Amino acid sequence: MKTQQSTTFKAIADDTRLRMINLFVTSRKPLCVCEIVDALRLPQYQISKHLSILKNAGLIDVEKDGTWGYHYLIEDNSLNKMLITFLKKYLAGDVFDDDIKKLEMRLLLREDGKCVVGFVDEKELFKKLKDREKELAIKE
Amino acid sequence: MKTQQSTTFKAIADDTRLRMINLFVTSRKPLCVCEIVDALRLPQYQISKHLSILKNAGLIDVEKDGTWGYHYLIEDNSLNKMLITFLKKYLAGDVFDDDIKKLEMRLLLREDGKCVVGFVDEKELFKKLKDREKELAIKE
DNA sequence: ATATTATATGCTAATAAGTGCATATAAGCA
DNA sequence: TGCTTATATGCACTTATTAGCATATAATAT
Repeated sequence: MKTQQSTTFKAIADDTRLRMINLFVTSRKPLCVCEIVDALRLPQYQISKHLSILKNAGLIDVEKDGTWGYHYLIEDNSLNKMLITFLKKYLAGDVFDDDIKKLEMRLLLREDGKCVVGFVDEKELFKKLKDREKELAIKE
Repeated sequence: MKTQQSTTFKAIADDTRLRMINLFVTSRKPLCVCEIVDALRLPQYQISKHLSILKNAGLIDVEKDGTWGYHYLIEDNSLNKMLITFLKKYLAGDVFDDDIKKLEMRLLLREDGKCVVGFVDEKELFKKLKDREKELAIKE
């Protein structure tokens, strides 16, 4: 006897995966692997593997767009709905909040709502964001 | 880095422990080991061990009364409060509902709100409950 | 084609978790 | 004191889980 509930809790009973889910529930948009990697500062293979665990548990799904893969929470069933509503309140505090800040920065690099770069470390991110500002200043 | 949230999810990411928590959240009263054993029909050492896992995660505590130990959910912090409110809705279905039925029967054997017997299997339970009925009939 | 980039996955070693059984503890009772 | 009962725990065994590294796949660009 194996319940859906315990399968789900096993899937989220890990700090890395909780941090990933936190990104999903707060950003409210599909995220690609490189964005998650940059927000959490963890190796790409870890993020990919943890994503596949969440996927096998029926919590997320992917939509492919070229080489990019946009992962998103599955919210069209009542158990997941309850869970997501709960997690939105339940996940808060140091790490979780820091991750969100990093993700928000990183999402500024999107163009037309799409990810257009791979991994960028913190320095590169700041540089890119400054360049972006300059471009905007010129256009005005 | 280890969050309280992942510690908690690890603790409840197991069917036996979810079933135990289900008993707590629905019965809304401290339960002793033998009552849980009888409701879930699992060996006593398993129940004891799973209880200690829940305890180490900060989800339950015990109040001793002689040899009996009454275990109850810790609800005086905001994370646990959120969790319990959520689980009350989230845990439902076949096993969970059956367990509740068994527990309710078993709790009928209490006297003055206290557990007064050890393990009783299904046959014995029915027998005891019939005897109880007879006693009550005589008293009236 | 070849190279590059985004993502996935196979393998291994290390660690953790769960089950079963026996036994320990500790309180109440004869 | 010794006996029973409710509960806890130590040990052995098995199975899961995770991290790390290398490599595979697959789409795009040159």
